Amino acid sequence: MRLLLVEDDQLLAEGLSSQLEKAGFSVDIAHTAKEAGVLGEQEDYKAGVLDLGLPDGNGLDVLRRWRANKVAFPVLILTARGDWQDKVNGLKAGADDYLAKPFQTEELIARLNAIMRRSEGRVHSTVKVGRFELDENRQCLQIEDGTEHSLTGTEFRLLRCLMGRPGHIFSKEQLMEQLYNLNESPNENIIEAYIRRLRKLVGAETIATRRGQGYLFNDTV
Amino acid sequence: MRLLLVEDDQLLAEGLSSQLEKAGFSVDIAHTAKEAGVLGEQEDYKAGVLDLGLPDGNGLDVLRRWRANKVAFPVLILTARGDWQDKVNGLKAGADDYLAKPFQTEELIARLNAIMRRSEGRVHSTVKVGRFELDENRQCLQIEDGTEHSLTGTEFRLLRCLMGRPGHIFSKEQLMEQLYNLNESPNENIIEAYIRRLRKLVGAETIATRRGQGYLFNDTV
DNA sequence: CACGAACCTGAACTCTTTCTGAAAATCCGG
DNA sequence: CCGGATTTTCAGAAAGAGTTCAGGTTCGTG
Repeated sequence: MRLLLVEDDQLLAEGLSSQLEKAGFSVDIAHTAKEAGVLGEQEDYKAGVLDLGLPDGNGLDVLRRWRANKVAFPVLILTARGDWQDKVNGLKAGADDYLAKPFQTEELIARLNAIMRRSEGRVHSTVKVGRFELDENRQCLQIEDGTEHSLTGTEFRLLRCLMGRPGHIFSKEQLMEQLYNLNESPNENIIEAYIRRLRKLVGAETIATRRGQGYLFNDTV
Repeated sequence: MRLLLVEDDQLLAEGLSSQLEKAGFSVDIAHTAKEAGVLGEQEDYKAGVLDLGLPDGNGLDVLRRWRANKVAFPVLILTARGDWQDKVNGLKAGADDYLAKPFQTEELIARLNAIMRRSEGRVHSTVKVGRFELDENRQCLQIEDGTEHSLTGTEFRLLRCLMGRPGHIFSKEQLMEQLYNLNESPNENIIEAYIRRLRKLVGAETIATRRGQGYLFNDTV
């Protein structure tokens, strides 16, 4: 269970780290905001502990940067005692819980476990191909230019199929199988009709036709 | 706001249940450890109240079984007065809070709200989304233009559900589960009817329909 | 180059889901 | 038991998604 601890105080960091390791975490320590930003984005952590008082920048900026860059693991922030404003700002910036210093390590561990449990239930599952990102929870398509389109059920299922394996050619028969069960068997033209609708969203060049073979989602665009 | 009450004493269970329902919860009752284990794993509760003295097994075993099976909702345990050991064991087994019998129902409700807030990572007893602020204590909705509307019980529970996770699509079935317990099962059209009422308050564009998928509270307004 | 097959296109049609207003039923305090 | 508030049901209207159709276009092959 990998965990990132962001804490500038060397002594406190190592003390906490060893206790967290006893509790079954493997802990990486970041001592500066810069380090924290990079590590959080590059490594695959299951949770983060973030002290807001950092020498080279506000911890909240780290958190905001993470969230802006789709870093999704749950984060618990450590605030100075009674610093109400920090808590509120922290939660607004995307923190999952907070703990006021000083605290018992047991409580920290309990809360970490809690936010990890919770976050497992709501991982943001998206499929990203080129400029396009398909959000499976919200059934919508985000494009790099900032636009977002919500999809109908069939549009979504078809697009997920194509984007799930970019560059792979799917025959119309295969796509029919993915979209319909054995009882339903609409006209095969239905695939052409939906391909057309999708092309209106993503651009004609993004979904290529291989005459006689099928369709593919272009990953080189 | 769906809740599981585990209590073997029929009379106490029903008394508590009716008071909790007045406070805006929809309550399922489990009278035995076995029942509790099954319900907790199968249904989607927002919190649980667990009496430790059960006829067919220790309540703590129920809790441990839940936690072992990734049941994540916060649980408050009811212990006999002064039974210190139970409290400690309960918290170790994954409980989020405890309350010694006898207790005031108000206190139970307050603590339930607290552990639910905590489990969602919230500090305030209000939920604020865009121009809207939902006050959980007063069951009313404040809008940025200064107006304030008091909500009926069902209106409030539905709106809290939607505003608790802005941008997330809730299917009608999910909303039904949150608003009603296993005994009640009104016509599904009831959700449409209440959505309509809420829209008259917050404006039609604030609650979006995703045809065939569900409804969502728009956070981008 | 001519032909057929495969594919594209826009609009029309059907069917399901949702919206809507009002009426009926229920709950609750007095 | 009554009256107001709230919850629930109902049925017709409206909107939207899914599907089909009738041409038009492109491509590959003989």
